Amino acid sequence: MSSIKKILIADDEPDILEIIQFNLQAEGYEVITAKNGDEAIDQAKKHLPDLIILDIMMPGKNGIDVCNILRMQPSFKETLIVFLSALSDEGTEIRGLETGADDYITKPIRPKILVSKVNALFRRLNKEGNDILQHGDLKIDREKYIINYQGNDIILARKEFELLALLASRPGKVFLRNEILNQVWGTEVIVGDRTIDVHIRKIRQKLNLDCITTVKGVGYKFEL
Amino acid sequence: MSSIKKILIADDEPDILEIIQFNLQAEGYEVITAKNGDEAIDQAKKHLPDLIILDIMMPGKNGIDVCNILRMQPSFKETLIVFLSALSDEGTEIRGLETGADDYITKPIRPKILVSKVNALFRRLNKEGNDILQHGDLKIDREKYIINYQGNDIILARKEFELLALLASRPGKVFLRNEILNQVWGTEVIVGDRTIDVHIRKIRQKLNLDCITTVKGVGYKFEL
DNA sequence: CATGTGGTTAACAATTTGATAATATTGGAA
DNA sequence: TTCCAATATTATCAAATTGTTAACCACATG
Repeated sequence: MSSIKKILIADDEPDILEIIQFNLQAEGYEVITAKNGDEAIDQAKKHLPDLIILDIMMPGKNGIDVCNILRMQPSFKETLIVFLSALSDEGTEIRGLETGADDYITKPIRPKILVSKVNALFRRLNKEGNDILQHGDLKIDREKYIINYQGNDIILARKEFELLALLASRPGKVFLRNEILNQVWGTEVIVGDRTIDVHIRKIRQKLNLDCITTVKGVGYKFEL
Repeated sequence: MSSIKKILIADDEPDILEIIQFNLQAEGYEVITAKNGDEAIDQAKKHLPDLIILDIMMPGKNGIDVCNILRMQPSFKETLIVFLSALSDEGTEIRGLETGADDYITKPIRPKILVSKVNALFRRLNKEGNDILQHGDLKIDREKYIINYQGNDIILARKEFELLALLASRPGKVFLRNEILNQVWGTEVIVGDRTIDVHIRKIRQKLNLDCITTVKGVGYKFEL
């Protein structure tokens, strides 16, 4: 699950957009840009970024509006959101943070620091997903791509592994088919309906262990 | 779940210590203070705070040292750490963040903003928290798509689950048949009159619990 | 170049769900 | 109480969803 992180930047000043984009890309992030609030919302829905950097002062919908709109949708409940603004206006800043943003960066932008903050945010977020997941007799080593069940190593193909690792990252949680597609296949790729099922089947077969439950009409979940 | 959060503040300036302490306590946090790096480490080990705010410039061990030392110990791998400094020295700031801090706040301190940032950090941390509706012995876990009554899991089909979750989202409120149709079936779909009744029946049957009351001529409500 | 693996899809089987029709029952107005 | 409309119940069936298998293609590997 340490795929390349996607970052959406929204700012109406092309210069700033470019500076930030350049620095984050240099750090290995995938960057999407938007010139205003509406574009930001569209791009967010399209690409499902991991982090959204929003300028507060933008024509049309401002950053706080965008944040409010996105936060209302389930897909963006967990997304990192950071505000960006020249205003050292305290009220605005606080309103931004109460809106549900994760940080607030003031202009002028110091690129190195921005990059560091972004890194820090992702570092914190990834604290949840340790490299080795263990549940009962089942060990999932995300680093070595190895499954071990009751002492025996089981080799899964990459997609199978990623799918299992995703489900096991939150035992009990039902992952919607859409969530699975976005996380394992990405938002670009489009695959047929039965693809997920086939992979699930292969995992079940190879593990020979009843740990993936189907929730019909909803998705799949990992348990015990 | 939402126990009181402990925050450790380390700064060699008593005034600052007091200002921050006052504001965070006013927000409902439990605050521990330390006057220098060594004291910070002692207090951290003793109280295991949820968040540590470290001034960078302190006599003896500075903030970054403290952070490094703490981060080496497993107990503090997950602890939130925030730096605090008058330095607008970029290098220091970056080093701080790379050390494994979660944020960096520059002096002069604006108390309201500090409080907001602290809230934002905890909010993010608590995102793991599931959305579970609980009333008496009945738990409705939207994430796991599971109903639990008196310790036993009960499996409902999707429509049944959504219907129950809707009713239970506002106990006591009577939902009109129209409201239910709009929320559970959507405005597009048109289904016959008796469909709702049938689902209600199935829920009552599976739960074996008298929690849905019929209000003749009006709708249904969830109670107890 | 033959072989194997991984990933996807098509085709069909198996299963579950959800809607409806038909019928019984209930609550409350007249 | 009587009667009627609203609701409960039950069985049934069509549609939606998932399971399974085999076939196919791309690609790497020896």
